[in-house]
Amino acid sequence: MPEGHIIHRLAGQNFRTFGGRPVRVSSPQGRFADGAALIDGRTLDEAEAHGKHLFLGFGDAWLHIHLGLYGGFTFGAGPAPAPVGLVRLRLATDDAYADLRGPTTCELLTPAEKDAVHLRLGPDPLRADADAGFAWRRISRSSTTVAALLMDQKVLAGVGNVYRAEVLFRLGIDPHRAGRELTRPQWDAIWADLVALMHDGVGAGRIDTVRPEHTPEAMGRPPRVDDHGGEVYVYRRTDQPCLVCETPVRTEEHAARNLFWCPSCQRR
DNA sequence: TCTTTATGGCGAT
DNA sequence: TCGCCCTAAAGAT
Repeated sequence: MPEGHIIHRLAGQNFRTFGGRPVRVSSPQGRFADGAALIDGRTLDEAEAHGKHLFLGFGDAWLHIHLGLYGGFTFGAGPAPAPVGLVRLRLATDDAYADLRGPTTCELLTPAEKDAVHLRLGPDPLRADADAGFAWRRISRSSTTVAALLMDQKVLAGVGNVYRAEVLFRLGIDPHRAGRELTRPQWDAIWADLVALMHDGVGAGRIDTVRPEHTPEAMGRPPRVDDHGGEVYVYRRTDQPCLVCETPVRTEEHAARNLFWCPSCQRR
């Protein structure tokens, strides 16, 4: 379930649950046993997200977590129960615990190594220190498609397949257009929309992009059912009618990821 | 009880 | 561009 909004939400959840207190750190599955032992019992004093990367600060050691495609956290109250499934990392106090399963990265970094991660990431619409101009300079010079550029974490950090599809729909931009074919006002609108949508996503814990006038209720349609839970225009709506113009939503594989768009609403 | 799928990203070719 | 890594749940058989 992880695009950037989820990671920022997790930074907050972890800090609210464990911040300022000594935390028992373990790896029931064993694959992170050595790292867990190094920080076991230390106090969590910072939690931060940059794009899809989560950083939990334990003194001079940073726990760096990336959920990949299907990693996830489970939080619970009370003493931690026997682990279910492959729990790579468990954080626990006497009254709360968090289990991490399936991450692509779970490692300890020095401050310098953490800095290096930040340096290879583009601006994150959810961070106050984000420099949108950095992304624009890359995009406006590129012959790569806008679809691929928005997913490139070196260009822009935190946007995933859902936000990419949805923001391009909302602004009527054909995903196949080259970055250099975008206008500055279009880029400014993309950035502004991402900032707003992703902040909403942090609060809601899901991705909702459909404007009030196009919700199923407003359109007299049956409510949409999808695993990811949010209300969206095109993501995973292949062959279903566009919520605005009724044209069937199209999909194709694009740079090894599924791309969704409305061929009528999104023009070059 | 299989096979497939997923909101990601890396390194090799 | 391909193969591969991580895990669980849903879908097919």
